[in-house]
Amino acid sequence: MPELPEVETVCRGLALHLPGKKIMQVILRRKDLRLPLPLHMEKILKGRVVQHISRRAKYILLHLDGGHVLIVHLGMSGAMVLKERPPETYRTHDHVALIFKDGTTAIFHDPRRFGLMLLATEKTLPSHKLFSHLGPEPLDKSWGVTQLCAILQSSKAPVKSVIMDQQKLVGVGNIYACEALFLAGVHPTRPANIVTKNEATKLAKAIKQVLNAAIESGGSTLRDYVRSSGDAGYFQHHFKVYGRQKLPCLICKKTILVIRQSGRSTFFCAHCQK
DNA sequence: CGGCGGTCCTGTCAGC
DNA sequence: TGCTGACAGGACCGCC
Repeated sequence: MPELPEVETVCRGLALHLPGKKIMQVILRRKDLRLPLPLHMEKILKGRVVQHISRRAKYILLHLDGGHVLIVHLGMSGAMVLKERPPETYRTHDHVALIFKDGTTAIFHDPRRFGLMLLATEKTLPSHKLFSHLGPEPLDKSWGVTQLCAILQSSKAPVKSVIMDQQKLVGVGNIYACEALFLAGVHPTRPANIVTKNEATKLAKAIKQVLNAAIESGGSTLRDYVRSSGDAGYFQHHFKVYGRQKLPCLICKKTILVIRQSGRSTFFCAHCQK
């Protein structure tokens, strides 16, 4: 899926076009996403005006008038693409379309249906089941080495699993976990609680750096991720370890390895990461 | 309780 | 060419 940078890129695209626009029509082509679409979603959304767009973790939030919030998660394969006009025909896996008064159409497309769309209100959002357990945002000014040290010390799990744990720290998925650990020179299988202060300092910096760089590049496009414009992101060209198994490390030239950790592929350089 | 593995679903690609 | 199995950016749930 889209990790934090991809979701942030989508939000920025939506924020450019949707605020102030009124939803005139809601097309539900398929309701069984990861969770079923809310009952009466159509009725609640129709006539609402988009106030602003925000992001929390990997969730896109469309803030509507009347205090309603449309929550969108892209899962592994989801996209929110904007069109200037409603399309003549929809593609397979275009599950929901929001048609605005000026014709602008936002299409939620998600082949694997791991994504979701839910409704909440500004009041209920913080205590919403999906949101109440989320950890801090790594790009917040208030997040840094102190916060990272605290979560690392509290767990013996592999450091990679810990930085991917959305309860401890949001937004870091498989790609950016691999990349950040490489940048910091930390071996992904190290028990989190034996990572030193010095290494944690590098890792906190690496996490911010790689997420910010990816946002700058419009995210990473591997298979089906696209920005709201429909364009691909470019950060995949900057990967230093992700997907580079058997290729030489860009720093030391030794071979990049791939292992499985909790069912996910981990790419790393055994020489540069200790 | 923490941590891991299985699971949801479809598409794609490598290998036979 | 065609089939089969493995794997893919996430995250919930249940089991140990």
